[in-house]
Amino acid sequence: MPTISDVAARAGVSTATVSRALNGKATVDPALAARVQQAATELGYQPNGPARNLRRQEAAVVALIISDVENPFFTAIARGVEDVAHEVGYSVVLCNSDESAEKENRYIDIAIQERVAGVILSPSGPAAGVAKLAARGTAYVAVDRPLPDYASDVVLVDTRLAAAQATAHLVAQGYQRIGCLSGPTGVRTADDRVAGYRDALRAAKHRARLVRRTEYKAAGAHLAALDLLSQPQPPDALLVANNAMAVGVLQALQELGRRPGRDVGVVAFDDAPWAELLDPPLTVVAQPAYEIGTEAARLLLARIADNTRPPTVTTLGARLIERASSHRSKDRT
Amino acid sequence: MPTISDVAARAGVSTATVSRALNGKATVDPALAARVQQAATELGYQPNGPARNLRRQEAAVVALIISDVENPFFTAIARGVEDVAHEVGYSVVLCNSDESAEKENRYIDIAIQERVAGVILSPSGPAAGVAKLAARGTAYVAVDRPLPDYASDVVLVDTRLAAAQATAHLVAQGYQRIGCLSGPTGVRTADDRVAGYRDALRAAKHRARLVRRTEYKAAGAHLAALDLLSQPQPPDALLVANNAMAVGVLQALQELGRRPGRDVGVVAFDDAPWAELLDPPLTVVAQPAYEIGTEAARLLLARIADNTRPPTVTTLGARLIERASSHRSKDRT
DNA sequence: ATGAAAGCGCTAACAC
DNA sequence: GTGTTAGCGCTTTCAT
Repeated sequence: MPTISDVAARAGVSTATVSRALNGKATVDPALAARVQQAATELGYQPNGPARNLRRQEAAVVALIISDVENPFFTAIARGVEDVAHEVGYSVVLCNSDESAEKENRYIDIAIQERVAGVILSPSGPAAGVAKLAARGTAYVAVDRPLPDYASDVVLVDTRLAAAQATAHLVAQGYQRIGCLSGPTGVRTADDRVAGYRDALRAAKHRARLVRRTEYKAAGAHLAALDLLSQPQPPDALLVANNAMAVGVLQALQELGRRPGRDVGVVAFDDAPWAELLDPPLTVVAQPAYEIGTEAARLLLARIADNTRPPTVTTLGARLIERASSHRSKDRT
Repeated sequence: MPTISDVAARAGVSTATVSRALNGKATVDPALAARVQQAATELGYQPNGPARNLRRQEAAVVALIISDVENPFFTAIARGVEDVAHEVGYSVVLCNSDESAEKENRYIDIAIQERVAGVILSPSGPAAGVAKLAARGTAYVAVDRPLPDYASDVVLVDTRLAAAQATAHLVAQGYQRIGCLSGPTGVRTADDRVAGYRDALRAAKHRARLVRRTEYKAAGAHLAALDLLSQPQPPDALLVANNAMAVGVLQALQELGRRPGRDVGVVAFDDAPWAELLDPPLTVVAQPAYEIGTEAARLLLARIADNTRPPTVTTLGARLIERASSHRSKDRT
């Protein structure tokens, strides 16, 4: 494996000049720079990253710790982060915390050890590891959920409002007993979606409060939906707090022979390519995932450049996409 | 940020002893080891990764370069890789090449620069960058697609056979004009799926060969399906080569008012949670993605340990899951 | 069993 | 504009 000295020898210059030339410093003679470039190419020289990072005390890498790689919402965020980071020469490493605080902490430790320039994370719970980042002055930005105990840059969706609007939509469609299936208590987005749901029912003077909380997974939502729908007075519509849960709910409906829209109105968070393919197509609350990623990356870069700037909270809006699964009247014959 | 010297000073020992103690070498006095541990904890010491990697000439990291983070097939592979790698103390960094040879090469360069222990990749095309890995003796394993010009460990699915079985299933259901929508020419999995399709039609003495090739994306498949279905003699069944394409095809069917199963039989590669929710549910060829990941990781670890072992080709089977989208007779009334 | 010291490859003062 | 050189923090001989 050739080193910078090999390149220097070959080009007949010092290692310092090689370093300067390869890093595009303006202070080097164009002729020499060209000779260096050529020598490097001929040798197939690849700079030694660890050596460079050791010397610079920082790697041009940002870590992105998300709670579920298999959730399209988070992968869309990842693409947004990548696109912005790559533009300015940073690499992105994706880490999957799997909604486990332990894995999350482990990845934070690794990020610190590798001296990454910054961390973007969707915190699963208290995120104790963040204290270490703060203590070391490593830049970090939270996405999707705020960090309970730390003032930090954070990019959120106004999910309470979005939930309220979705619920109001169900009310407007004439559904009478609207239920809500949301994620774990304590997870901010899950709590907010329930709060928005209640806001809308209160405003509409509806009495029923049919809430079930489970993991943000299909399996839990499936059971909870079966439970809710087999009550003496079952809901005639459901607000479902994420995409994975929607799968579980729709399965339950299928098993019970209830048709979305006509029998039970359904609105779910997060749009997906398959939502339109269902019969009837699924009404969703589309979150601007890609934009969350780009915005988070921009905030992170700003904080890497200047860690003294005051923390910012960016709140993006969501968009209700009405499809037939929540169109009670139309689908009634 | 405390260094190993700070820990050494605090524990009253040399840096060598700290290093040995923290790396669990047997040759240190238990009492000293405990003192070192405590000093490290008190200081919140985190080893400097770049320094360690520089010294060791290798990082305990494997890079996983996949062609589409948003494709559930690849994220399932990622989970498999992670689970095996973490067991033995390796970290996994996920890189998204986006089916672009250029990004793939860029990530390979980064992997080399960072001196990762090994690389797992799903090659997009010729994968010129792999030559550099080979030249440097960095371990690598291909998944899903073989590397055309390099003998290497590779984990594949017998996708030609799977395509043939899926096509034979459509034949058995009584479909007469079976079409095929596959990925780009030159991408091995896409070619194999077409080959398997032809195998089955030949065996069944069918004459029609209705093949369209597009990107492995919904948009391309959508157009191709519209084209195919508006031919004078349109197909009465379709074999679709991946999940994303299936979305495009089903959209096209919807727009044309053709119902899967009854009007046009459909089988698609890759199972997805939503496949059962469609009406009718989608028949799929389920690939063992998670197992591809675990197997690839195991092969990579073996090769990191011993780069002289002969290259292995591991071929896993796929499983046809019959649902109503390919049940012509049953769905006919 | 422990310590002293060399050196991994690079960058950035500093000197010229 | 270019070269010399120190040193980033760690692991690992080599002594003892």
